[in-house]
Amino acid sequence: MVARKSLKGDYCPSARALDVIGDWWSLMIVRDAFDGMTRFSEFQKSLGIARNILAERLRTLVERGILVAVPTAEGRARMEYRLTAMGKDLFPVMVALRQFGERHLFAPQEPRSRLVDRAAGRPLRLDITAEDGRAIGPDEAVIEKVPEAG
Amino acid sequence: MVARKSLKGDYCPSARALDVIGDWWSLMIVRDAFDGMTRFSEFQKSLGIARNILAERLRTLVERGILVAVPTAEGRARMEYRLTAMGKDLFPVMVALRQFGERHLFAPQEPRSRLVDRAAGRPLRLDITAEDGRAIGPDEAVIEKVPEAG
DNA sequence: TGACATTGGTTTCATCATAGAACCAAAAAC
DNA sequence: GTTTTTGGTTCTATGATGAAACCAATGTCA
Repeated sequence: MVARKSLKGDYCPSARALDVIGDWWSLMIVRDAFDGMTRFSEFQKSLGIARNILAERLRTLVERGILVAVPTAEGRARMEYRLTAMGKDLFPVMVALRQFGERHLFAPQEPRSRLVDRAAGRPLRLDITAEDGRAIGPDEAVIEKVPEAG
Repeated sequence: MVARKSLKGDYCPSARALDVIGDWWSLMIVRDAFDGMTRFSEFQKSLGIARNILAERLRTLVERGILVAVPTAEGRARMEYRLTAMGKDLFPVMVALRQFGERHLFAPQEPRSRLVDRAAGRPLRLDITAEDGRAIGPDEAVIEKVPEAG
């Protein structure tokens, strides 16, 4: 078997998430969708992705419930691709990636974009906390096997 | 040019982040590293990845500053791969992916693992907030071009 | 000391996925 | 009614991947 390995059977939630949106283009498409893009040509122009690959990615993102394809009013052949509720739940993933990128992948003086609170125009915070509100870093976190609910 | 497109030049921080850790295996390796794995054979066994690909991925993760390769005490040829500070900053990305996976990619009765607070043994929370503490969803967030400093 | 297994890879090769370009149909613009 | 734009599909060459074989350096055991 030479096919790309699937992580679908894996019991790690991150692995399954990556199986759904973990290829080179899917998350970029989702990013653009968060940014308001809906049309094939918008994605294509924004990403510079090959059109056959874009078509394929849009198809699988729809299949997997991240996007919906709605026929536009204009002609029934045209489609608009919009984030589903499930797709919008990828927001924290996008924010986490952005924060990492902003922190480590830009030179100090380099122009950049950032995600801000629409109301205040101020950068967002992303916090991982325990139930009591303490901030939790990698060393305070443990992966725990949840026993099967009977 | 047929080479896989690089997003390095892109001014979106998420794009750059994906350029560094956005392929099928890198984030899984990082996940295992968060889980305490350090050895080639541990990663290989855990992921079922082809060894040449694992070797290549470890090399580039080291190159990019996500992992460090430290020779083990035993023999100088053996390496231990550990997360750098930069690598540890991927923690929120991992948590966000896990949360998405837990929420959408498991059947209700299915056995699973989850990330908990080591002290309390309780699931973690991931919050995106404005500076004043309000929770921010995708619709309250805007991408803003930061004008060049200087 | 010698035989065998284990670790940590590298090399080779067949196949799959991707990029790029050409092509095409339907609608829209003129 | 001709041209342009949109939204793709098809085709082909090349890069990336998975599997397996190979190898060197240690470690294990008798």
